[in-house]
Amino acid sequence: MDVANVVVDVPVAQTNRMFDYRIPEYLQHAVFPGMRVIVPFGPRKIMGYVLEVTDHSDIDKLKPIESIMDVTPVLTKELLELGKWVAHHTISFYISTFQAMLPQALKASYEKQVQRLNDILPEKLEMIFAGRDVISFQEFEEAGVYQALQRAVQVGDVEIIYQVHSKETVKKQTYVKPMLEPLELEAVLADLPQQAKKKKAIIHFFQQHNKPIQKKELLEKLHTTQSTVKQLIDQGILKQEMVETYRDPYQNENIKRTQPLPLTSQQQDAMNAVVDTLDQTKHQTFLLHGVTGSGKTEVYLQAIHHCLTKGKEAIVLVPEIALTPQMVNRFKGRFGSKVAVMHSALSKGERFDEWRKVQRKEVQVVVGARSAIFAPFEQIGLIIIDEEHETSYKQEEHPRYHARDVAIQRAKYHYCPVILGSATPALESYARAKKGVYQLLSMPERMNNAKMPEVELIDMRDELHAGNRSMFSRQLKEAIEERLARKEQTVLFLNRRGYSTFVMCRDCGHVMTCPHCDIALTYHRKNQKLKCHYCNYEENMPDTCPSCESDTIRYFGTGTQKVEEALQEMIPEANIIRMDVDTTRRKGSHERLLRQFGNQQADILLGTQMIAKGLDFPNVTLVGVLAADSLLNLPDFRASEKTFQLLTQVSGRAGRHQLPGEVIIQTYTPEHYSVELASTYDYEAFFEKEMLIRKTYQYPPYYYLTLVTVSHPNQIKVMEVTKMISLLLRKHLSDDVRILGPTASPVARIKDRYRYQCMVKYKNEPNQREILRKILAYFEDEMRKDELLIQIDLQPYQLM
DNA sequence: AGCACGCCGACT
DNA sequence: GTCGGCGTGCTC
Repeated sequence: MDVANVVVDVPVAQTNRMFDYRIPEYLQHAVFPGMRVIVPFGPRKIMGYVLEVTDHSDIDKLKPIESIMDVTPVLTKELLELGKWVAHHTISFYISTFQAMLPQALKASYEKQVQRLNDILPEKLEMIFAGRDVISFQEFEEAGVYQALQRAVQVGDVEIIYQVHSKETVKKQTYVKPMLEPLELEAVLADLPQQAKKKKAIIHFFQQHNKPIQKKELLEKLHTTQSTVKQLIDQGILKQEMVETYRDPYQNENIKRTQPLPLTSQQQDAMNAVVDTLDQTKHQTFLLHGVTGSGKTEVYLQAIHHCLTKGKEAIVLVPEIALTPQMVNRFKGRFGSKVAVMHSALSKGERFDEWRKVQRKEVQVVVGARSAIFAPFEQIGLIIIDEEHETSYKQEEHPRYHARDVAIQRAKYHYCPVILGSATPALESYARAKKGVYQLLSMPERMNNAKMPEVELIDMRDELHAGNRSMFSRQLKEAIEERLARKEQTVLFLNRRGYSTFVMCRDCGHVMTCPHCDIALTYHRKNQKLKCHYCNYEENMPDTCPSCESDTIRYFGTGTQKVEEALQEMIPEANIIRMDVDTTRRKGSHERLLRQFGNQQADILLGTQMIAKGLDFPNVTLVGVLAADSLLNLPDFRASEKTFQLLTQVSGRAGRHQLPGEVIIQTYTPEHYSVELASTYDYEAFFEKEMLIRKTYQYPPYYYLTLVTVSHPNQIKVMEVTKMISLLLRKHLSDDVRILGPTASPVARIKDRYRYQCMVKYKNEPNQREILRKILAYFEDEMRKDELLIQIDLQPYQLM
């Protein structure tokens, strides 16, 4: 067993396979599948993952593994298999997939250096080395002595070496502990001169607590300094040691422990179904369709509890945006230190530490965003995906996986249940539940006998006719004022997606667009600049129209900032908290703003998507949606579904406790079925209606989609390649497929690259991936040399 | 990807 | 003659 099959860290098609390496004598029985190793690859050294250890290879001369980067594998056998599966299903490289399954900190970084081999070097080189033995290659590049270097390498004066590092670091803290027994300490105490007050205090302390304490803590407790402690260490009375610790982002929070709540009968029914499956150790996917406020989370918590009592582990996925402290606390409150939390707001080091807790089996529950589905548990008993309809479960870069698919794949391996929870399930999921692929669990009632809040639709066209040109309808204004008078709170929701503050000339209609992308520039009020959201291009707000030189150039659209100002002007006495990307950028500000609102330091919470989910404030009795239809005009076949889901979610923020809630939705299209049916909370009717439309227009869940996007700086080239791809697809796929395109992408140019796409609609094309792979291979040379980019997204969510 | 190798035109 | 430009092909 001295051969290792390794996937190397070179993400291109040519190297997307295993390379064999010899395991040197000294590493025998130390190399295992799932470990990172450093291997020679051509003239350099790179990182790779060991997939298998075998005893033979078809290759004659194997190079040996240079060294191992891990003592224990970072990927389990299951995760290695899963990685291969994901790579295959998303048409990605193995290496990219394995990287995506692990925390960023485990990625390798590379450094190229020049090492001196001779005491005397040519003068030119000696100057650069300046007495050092090893220097970075970059310094030579900057000095521009390439030839001299090459000669030196040939002569053997210097050598080019390749360093591979892992970025992970382990945080260590300094601890201090006594070296002597309590009795001996007593003797030391007696010997100390009277004025050594601090030393005495320290020794006294250790007589009482005969165990290590963090140095920082000791210093603070006894109001003393480093030097005093150091003297005691030097005298051999105390000892200093470094102890590995976790970076714990929640360490300063006092989370109250909670107990299981009594379940309603519908909760109990859902629980039982899951628990039965769990007890039988079999796989089943459940779709938990529960209205907002029906207590889905309590079902999760108790199902997890049951899972833990069976000695198994649980993964809970939550959309990134809903991973608020409120949410985290519910899990930490119930399961305490058994929980690890993984999301993007953590630093790299924090995320690595949370991952390590899982790897070391120090926790049994992971709560996290999409990538937490790859948590390295080995005894999974339950996987939960909350708000399963959320689009953030689909990764929009390679590997373009959907966490739901990965979850089900893992659950099949572990013979365990998956719960997909939502008040507004994705059409795909609900259709599967109806077909019996998933088991449907319904919770149509709210807890505490709370009623769903009344929803009033306001036709903003009527407002305009009545002479109200503001962004607030008369009804909404009145309702807000009522809440102020009653000391109740309001949540105002502005959907900014599909709505931006663009700049247009009122005279000639000229719209300011990005010179590098086919998209309107967005006006940023705080620095008076126009910015491109795709390439970060920036320019000053012009005084006159660049096209007709009229000075009537203005910005249009509604930003949260603008809404806040208008709102403040309309109701000067209101205290408003605004939550958007700008006000929550700083770490912890998200949390602070919510706490302020929860403590009733404000009357109105105004925000974007980030306030649509998971918020639960008893005093909120009014929810206002400023523009319900802003999503509807997007070129996206899911626009209606997204609108329905969003309106339902937002409405669910009101009246969750004793006080009854009210929802006011402002819209220009009150007759649209997604708006209308959201106002009556009729998911079933919406589902039926939308399914009919999907069937007619041949969209999911009736058809699967594949989106191929081609981009290149030359428009002709893009069109040609896309045309060719669509012809190839048409030729090699079955006659049942529909191929749309080539067409220009919705954003036809980004960063000076033209974008064309074609879309495949199909029901069953087992050969499709193989054909796509061949098409990619065909264009591979051009993709490498000629700036051509072909992206393939199976079951895309983002059609842009 | 990143590197060597090799072939060609433009120079000290 | 030699330097360096880029196209080609390989990496266990």
